[in-house]
Amino acid sequence: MFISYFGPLTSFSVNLAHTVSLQMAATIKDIAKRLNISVSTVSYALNNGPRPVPEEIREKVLAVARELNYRPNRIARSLVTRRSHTIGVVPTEASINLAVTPYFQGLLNGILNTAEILEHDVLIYTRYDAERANEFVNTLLDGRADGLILLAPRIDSQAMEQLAGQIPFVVTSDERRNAAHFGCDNSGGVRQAIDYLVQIGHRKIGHIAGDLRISDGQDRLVAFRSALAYHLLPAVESWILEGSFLCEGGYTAGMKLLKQPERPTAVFCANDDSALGLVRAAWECGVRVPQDLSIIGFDNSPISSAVAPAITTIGQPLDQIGAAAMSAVVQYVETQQRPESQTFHTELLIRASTAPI
Amino acid sequence: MFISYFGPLTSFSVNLAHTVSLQMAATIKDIAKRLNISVSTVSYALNNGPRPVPEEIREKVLAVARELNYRPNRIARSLVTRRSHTIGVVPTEASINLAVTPYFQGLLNGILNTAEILEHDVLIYTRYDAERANEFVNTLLDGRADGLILLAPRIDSQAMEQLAGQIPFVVTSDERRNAAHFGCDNSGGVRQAIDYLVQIGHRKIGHIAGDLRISDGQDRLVAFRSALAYHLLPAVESWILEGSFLCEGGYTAGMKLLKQPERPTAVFCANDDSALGLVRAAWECGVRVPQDLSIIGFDNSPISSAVAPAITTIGQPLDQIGAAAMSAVVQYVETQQRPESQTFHTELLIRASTAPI
DNA sequence: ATGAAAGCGCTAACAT
DNA sequence: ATGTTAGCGCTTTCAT
Repeated sequence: MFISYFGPLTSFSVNLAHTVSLQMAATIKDIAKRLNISVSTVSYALNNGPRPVPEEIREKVLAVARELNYRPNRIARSLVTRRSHTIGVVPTEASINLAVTPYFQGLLNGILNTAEILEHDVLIYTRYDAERANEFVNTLLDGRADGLILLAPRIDSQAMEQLAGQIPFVVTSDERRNAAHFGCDNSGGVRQAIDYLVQIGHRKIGHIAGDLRISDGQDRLVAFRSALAYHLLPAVESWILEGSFLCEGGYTAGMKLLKQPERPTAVFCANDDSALGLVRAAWECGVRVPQDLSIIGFDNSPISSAVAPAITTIGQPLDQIGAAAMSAVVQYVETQQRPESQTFHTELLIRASTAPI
Repeated sequence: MFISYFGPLTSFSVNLAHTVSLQMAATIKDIAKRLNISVSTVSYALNNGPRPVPEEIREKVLAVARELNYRPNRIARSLVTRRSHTIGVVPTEASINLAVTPYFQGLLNGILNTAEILEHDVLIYTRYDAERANEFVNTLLDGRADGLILLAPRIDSQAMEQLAGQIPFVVTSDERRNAAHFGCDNSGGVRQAIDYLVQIGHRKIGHIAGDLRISDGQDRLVAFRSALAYHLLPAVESWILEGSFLCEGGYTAGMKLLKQPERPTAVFCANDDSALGLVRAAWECGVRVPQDLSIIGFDNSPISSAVAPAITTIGQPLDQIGAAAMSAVVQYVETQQRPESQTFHTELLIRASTAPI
């Protein structure tokens, strides 16, 4: 169907079935011309201030705007005001399949919920390339976002030094940075896990770590060792394996772990996806969960409570963390005051993947 | 251990140590001044064209840019070029907790993967307000995005008529629109489900529909009726209930369904989350799945294969659909040619929630 | 080859 | 009260 358009200015319709002609959009200049008033009056009328405009004129402006199908160009406005009402979200790295990880999903959910309340939109950056880090930083500073949320940046990332002083930003998880950070109490959470395992009789405890280039991976590993030490338990190095925070990593590490002559009776996994992978490895090795092996995860991802056996886990409130990070960065943009960091409590959720020995 | 928690960010300590002064960013003008050349030369040097610049000068420009910590302002560039290299993603409505729905997650994953390859970023719009639809359309047209992907728009949404001819866009799921659409073959998928149920002996089949304001909800309901008719089976109206595509909706509808004196032996749910809700309702009513009730879902969400019993479902390749939509809209932006719609095949995945009667 | 200048659409300071 | 105009930082045409 051909929709004819009687808009302002040049409308060029080369209408070959599916060839779409984008119309020249009306601007405040067009409105001003039409009413024989100045652009500033139009601007003030449209924005309802800060300069007062007689109601009569204002109404006329609105009417003509409507008639001309006027749409304010926020790009032009941003160039002047230096505000885009957009917050950028920067994933760890442009990991493929980012959006299927529970960590990202949980944070993004909180971020979006809060963005809506705060009347902001959310720009998700892709294209991270460690070899062209400077270009990536350029992208982050190109004016599209007023502030940034860096999701669990890699420990070796230099981006933040370059970002410092250039744009308000906060980070999730990583508390090593000289920036406001939002995450859970990793060491407290890991202690909850190990305390529980010890309490139900486990003495031989292994760990499938996360990606150790990310602070959560490091922190949980360090906390794991501390927790064992606290209970005067030895850390058996062959029972401590690096995973990837992904199911595959948990599976691969799990196969290595379970093929050893002597096995732990319980394994703390750096997150639930790793735990899922370990469950699969256990299944393939004929190791029963939880009778032969207790498994505990981290995150309380939706799937952790759905699987059979349901995974005992350390819950962290990802959506609250995302929401807090979003509120904070918007505050930061508006006040230019760096917000306080926030650390959230974890909770032990005992389910079916762990049992007394 | 002491866990610090600083509550919601209502108040700010004015901590001078944390007061950040954003530096005035360098512009091409600064570079030009410094080298006593014109801004156009700087621009051409930086962009490596289209006008040739002697290598010697180019290097000087790059050196000064580096020295001044120059960051190109894409907002300014966009104002001229009318390209932001950003694609907007428009959720059905600014549903709270959007990011936890498998449909959104699956599509977004494909969208982000493809955005990275195509060197675009993704802007997620929030703030949909049906009562201020015009303002919302303004936002979509404010210049930040070159093109839009509308995720399963509500049937009654007027936004697309307003968007037509103003910006390249594609939609997911909804094939009623005068726009390129990307989705799965709903009627084929539903037929697979019903054919299978009939094949294993079911004759009394109910349906928990999705949100009927969304095309997938409508289409699957219509397809359900057709499929029953094809098999000369009656559609029992009290066994057809509206859900919401959410677990809660499936649960609520399920409770209503299961409390009826006569029950179906099998239920086709509009998506997996609904099916999950129905499973819970069945559990609470003492109805065994699949012995007393067969349940089949739609989507093949990650959780559908993880739960016990694993949900038999009709799989649709959400990430492929998202990827296709992303490719298409970028192509649309670049060529101004409306891309072709694509409909993806579904697949029947037989799992543990269905059994022969 | 390279500089000057005209915008892109808007806001807001400056004039009247 | 309202109009004029100078930018915001950039691209690109037009002049030289």
